Amino acid sequence: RRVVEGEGIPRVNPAVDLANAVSLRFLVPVGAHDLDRLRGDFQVRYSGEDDIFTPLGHTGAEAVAPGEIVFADDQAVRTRRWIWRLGEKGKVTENSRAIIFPIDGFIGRTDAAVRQATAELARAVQSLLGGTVWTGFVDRDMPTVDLPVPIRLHPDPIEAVLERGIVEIIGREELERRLRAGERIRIYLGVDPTSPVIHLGHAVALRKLRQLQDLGHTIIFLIGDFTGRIGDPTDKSAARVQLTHAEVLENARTYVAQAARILDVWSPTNPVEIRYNGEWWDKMTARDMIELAANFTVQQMLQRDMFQRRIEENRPIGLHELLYPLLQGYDSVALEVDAEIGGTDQTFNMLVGRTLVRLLQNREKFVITVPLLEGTDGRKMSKSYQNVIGVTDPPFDMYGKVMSLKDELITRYFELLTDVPEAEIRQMARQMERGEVNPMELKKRLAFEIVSQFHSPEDARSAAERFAREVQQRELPAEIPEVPLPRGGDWPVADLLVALKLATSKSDARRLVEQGSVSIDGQRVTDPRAVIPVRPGMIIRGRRRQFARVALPDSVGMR
RNA sequence: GGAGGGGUGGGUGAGUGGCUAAUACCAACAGACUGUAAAUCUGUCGCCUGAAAUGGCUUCGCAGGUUCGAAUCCUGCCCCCUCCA
Repeated sequence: RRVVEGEGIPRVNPAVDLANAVSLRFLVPVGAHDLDRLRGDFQVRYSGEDDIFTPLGHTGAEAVAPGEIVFADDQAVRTRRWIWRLGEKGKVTENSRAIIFPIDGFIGRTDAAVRQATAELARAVQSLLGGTVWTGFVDRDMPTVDLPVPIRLHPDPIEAVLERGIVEIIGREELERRLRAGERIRIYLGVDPTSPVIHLGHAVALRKLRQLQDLGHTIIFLIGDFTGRIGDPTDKSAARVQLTHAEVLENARTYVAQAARILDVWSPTNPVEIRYNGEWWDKMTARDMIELAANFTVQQMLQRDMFQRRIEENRPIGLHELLYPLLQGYDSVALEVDAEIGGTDQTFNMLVGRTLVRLLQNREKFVITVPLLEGTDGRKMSKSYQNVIGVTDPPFDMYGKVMSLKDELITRYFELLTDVPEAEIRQMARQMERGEVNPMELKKRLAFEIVSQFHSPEDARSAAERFAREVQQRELPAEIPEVPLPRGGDWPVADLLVALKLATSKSDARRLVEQGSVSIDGQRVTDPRAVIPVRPGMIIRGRRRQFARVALPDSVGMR
């Protein structure tokens, strides 16, 4: 189009120029994508509901209408409207080393041109750029082609930091430039101590921080003891109940220890800075707050999509909630950081911080967003769904919870929570798709990797063994807690279960018996009226995997 | 200041005089099955009794009242929300 309109084509870099030249000569569209920055397979498909796209030269993603023909990798759409609208993510630069040039056409119309263009481009890349070339051809009858593309198992560490498990980096180019220049940056993660556990969802960002820490950057772990008392409105249908300072501090107490499972908190050379935002907020006056608030308009704050939703649904927005992004944003100023990392749900708050840093300190703050990890059942990880895996969960629990993961989440967990190379993860996905592997086996590996990371490989091994034995083979657990009874003799089952704390009430106990869950020394008890002659050492099962061994006081000495 | 809406079991949320210990969904629990603590199916899901149909007690913001009988009606109180100004 530009050529027809006489604008000529801009020179970009040798690879792109070459693609453009070939495109013009054969009158077929030719694209170019940086393979090292793609995730998974490169494919042509129709767009779906959830697709997003970041146009070339933009930083923000836009939604893609479903049903468009797009090029995409496993993560996001790379080009829209065939290849006419190029994406930012996989764009080719002078640094690109592995490039895929998609050339498209219509069978019977331009397929000959496509083949000619392919040959010409291959020749040019080889002779002019000195590259190695593989070509492939796909159409309806041959929908996939495997190219022997060499995959770099260990891309350079900076790229790994900036690519794997990242949704978006605002200010990416500048950040990358600074990192490559060897600058040491200050980056923080803020957590609100509204719950006593740090879970695998937090771990995604923490792992990213750990990578940066290992590269020598300064990591700040910010505990929002002040903001936690106010309550982030994020994605809460109703305004969150405010916690008392005591509750918040109680939760915060163990946070550092929990974060230490991932970060090298007390590193002798590069320790993590632990901060509390009460440090500055407790000292702020009403005047300070109002001056700060004057930097934004109500309309700007209401931009937040969650507020929009509440307005639409006629649900309340607390004034304090409106102010919340400001509080969180100011943390960036107080900490004098270069960057912040957080889940996508924090994007708005982090951007407010970016604005404040620019306004008050005239610097650029980079914002890195990471995906929100789903809980074991595929829904948002949240206490109320009981689908949370805590970083300090005991090895066996952690292992078991990972095993209860929905199959679709396996690769995502591998990607975000392990160091298993992406090529391998891709292969797993392919194997599962083709039914070549039982997802359970992959999950075992995942569980092993995760437990190893948060505990130790030894713990992981014993958890794996125990899981196979107790859960899969349904054998008795190795350790059964001994529960003392006040007396021996005959006990009605229901009373016995309650006394052993295997049931919460007699009704509960009766139910368990009726439902066939209760057994004594391996003998199932089905009659809720049964009377049990109790002997010490008896093993009673209340509910699945919940056992008690009877102990009696010596004086009673039953036999 | 004005008008209106609402507080129900772990959560969401129905129920406006007896059929309601209270629909439904989620969560939870058990069983079957399985590839796992997945999925699916079935059952359970206030407490105490009874072999069982059943019975008793406690529960629908709080406190009183009306009634043979109240989550449902009345009075007072507490709390929450929306809209208009």
